[in-house]
Amino acid sequence: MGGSIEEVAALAGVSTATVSRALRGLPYVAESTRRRVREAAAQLEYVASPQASRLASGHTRTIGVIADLTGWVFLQVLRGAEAVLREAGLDLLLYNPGDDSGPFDALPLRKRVDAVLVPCPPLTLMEMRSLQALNIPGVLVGASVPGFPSVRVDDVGGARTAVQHLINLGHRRIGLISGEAAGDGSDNRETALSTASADRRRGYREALAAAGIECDPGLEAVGGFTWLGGERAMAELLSVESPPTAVFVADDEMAMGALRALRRARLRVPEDMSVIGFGGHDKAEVFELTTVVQPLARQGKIAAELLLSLLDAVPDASQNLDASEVVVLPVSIEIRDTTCRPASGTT
Amino acid sequence: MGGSIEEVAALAGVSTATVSRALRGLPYVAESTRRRVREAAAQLEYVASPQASRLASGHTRTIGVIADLTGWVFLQVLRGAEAVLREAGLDLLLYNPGDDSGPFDALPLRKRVDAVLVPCPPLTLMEMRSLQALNIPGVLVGASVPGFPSVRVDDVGGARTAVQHLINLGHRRIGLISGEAAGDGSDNRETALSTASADRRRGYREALAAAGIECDPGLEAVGGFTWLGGERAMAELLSVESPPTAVFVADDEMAMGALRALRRARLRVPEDMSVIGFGGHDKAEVFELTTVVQPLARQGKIAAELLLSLLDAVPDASQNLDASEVVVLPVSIEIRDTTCRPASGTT
DNA sequence: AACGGTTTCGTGAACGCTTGCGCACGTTGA
DNA sequence: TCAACGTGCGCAAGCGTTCACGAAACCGTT
Repeated sequence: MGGSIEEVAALAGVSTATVSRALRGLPYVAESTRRRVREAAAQLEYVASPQASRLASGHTRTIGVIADLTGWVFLQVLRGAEAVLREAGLDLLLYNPGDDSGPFDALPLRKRVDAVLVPCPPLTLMEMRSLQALNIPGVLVGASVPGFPSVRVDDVGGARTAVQHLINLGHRRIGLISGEAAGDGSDNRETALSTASADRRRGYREALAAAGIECDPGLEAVGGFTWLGGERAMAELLSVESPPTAVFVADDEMAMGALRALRRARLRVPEDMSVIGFGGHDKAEVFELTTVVQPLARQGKIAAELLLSLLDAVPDASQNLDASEVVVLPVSIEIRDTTCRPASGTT
Repeated sequence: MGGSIEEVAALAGVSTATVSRALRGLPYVAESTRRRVREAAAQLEYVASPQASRLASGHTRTIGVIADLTGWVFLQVLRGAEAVLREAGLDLLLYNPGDDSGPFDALPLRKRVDAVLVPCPPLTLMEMRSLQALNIPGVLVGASVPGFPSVRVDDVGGARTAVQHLINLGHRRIGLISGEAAGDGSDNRETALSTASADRRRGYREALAAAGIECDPGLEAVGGFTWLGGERAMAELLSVESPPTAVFVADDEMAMGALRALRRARLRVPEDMSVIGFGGHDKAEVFELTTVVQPLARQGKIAAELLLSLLDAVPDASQNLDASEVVVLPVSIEIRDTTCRPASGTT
């Protein structure tokens, strides 16, 4: 069962070298020979042993996906990437740094993958550095680290248009529920390196500033990118002396929590409170959530294509594809039913 | 960089064979030698080339995960499995039969994985057969096919208790939103082989029967396991001459859609309509959805352990672990705020 | 002091591919 | 007619492990 290359060679009446060349589409093989080899291979249901060819050739034809298996975003990105990588005949090896304690040992990656794809980086900057030290090409999705090519969306711009939308509706007191607290940027060692949280906050502030609205720190809460956190943050925002009439929630998942908090507080959405999310979560529509949608699968696709070109690149030769290439995709706003003009006049 | 076994051997002053034995924890190597080898390996940051050892040993130490990358359930199962498989030092290779058209070519699996894990089988029975023909051990999650060990939950029992809960509350007219239409079972070739839909329907009917309630075909709708389908199905149920006072929705995702339909119809939940779901979706709580929760990650974990024991098993020797072992896990019901007694008296 | 049994380790042959090199053909142009 | 060249193919040396085998060293007995 599953004959080796020698059997195919025998059946086709050629050497194993020719079989190898013929099957891989290399040049210098007569078309007639190639056909014979193909037929022999098909007849024997021959599949080359990946281990053997990897050992012989030196490439693994495998790309590692380093991702936190929780999380919905990652899956979307992966789907986009999977299609193009499989098309290219590459295998996808899964790594989940999440559960193991300890600082993610990058060593096992070596000799195992040709490159890595890191969606929604679950790693700390430090871990990225050790990854980089391995000299494995890799591309990031959803964050940018110097030294790595990456693809992400325009978080700042997206946040800005989201808030702008609220402003256009007539809101003046606009709250923010962000992912992480505004870091001081000092602790590279520990913080995850996604800039999404900071960027979206920046977009929020920029939009306010552009509209001449002073930003009120009391209107900013942190939700940790979970719906539970979003719920708490919303509750927090409701408890201030003069609550906002609208909130920009930096993540759809948190927005769902926010909606829950509002429902529990017996507030109507959008009449009493407008809510706009960010992320393009596929459940957003269930909530009628107005949101900023980011093309997740497309990011994965582009990242995969970047990866492919990295692999083709002559190692250690500077290419037209710079190692620090950063693709920034635009986002679009999807208006549904959680946003409307404020009830009374502006504050 | 990343020396080969020979360098380690040289540094430790032993042969490569000894290095191999020492590093893999095989017996018949002196403790002092083992230590020396370990140190040498650590010093050189040596990692064995998986390709080479796979080629030499004949096992890939890799298990393939065949899954449709859409879908949330799969991810949960995968998380459970990932932990134990990585613990055992196995690699996870991802296969997504979804996007490629064509009937899922199982051939590339051969020589590539030692076993496969198939959560929420995205394959048709026919494809499972061709998989089986490859003689690759595999375990299923969420469905049972003769010839494969599998782990799943007690769908029938879960559905029964769900409906029983509604009955206990006093409901008599209880609707059903199921995943797929009741098949006639004739078309093995095309249908996905998850029995979840049929089993949950059966549980529903059994519960009704046990309570002496005649089941009304007009109260059963199909939602295709998507929230959109669930919404449509709910709308359908609302439009019958005498709508139910409660529905059992065979999947949380569909239940979310059902809730949306009810909201749009300006019906209050649970006052006007009780809704109970199935699945234990992590967003269920956001909706306050009463639901039957299944231990997804645990299923993955158990499946992985099953896989491990399959791998240890002497090939072609009948083990105490029968190839047709089926683990059925119990489910629990999580009561939240989408169920209550019917508004008026029973119909 | 010789002996069976165990432990410890090295030797060399796989494992199934890829690839550099070289030989044997046509073709072509001078 | 002959060199020069491009094409098509086989030979054999790897790639970095694992694994039978067998040899040596060591144990306690007789």
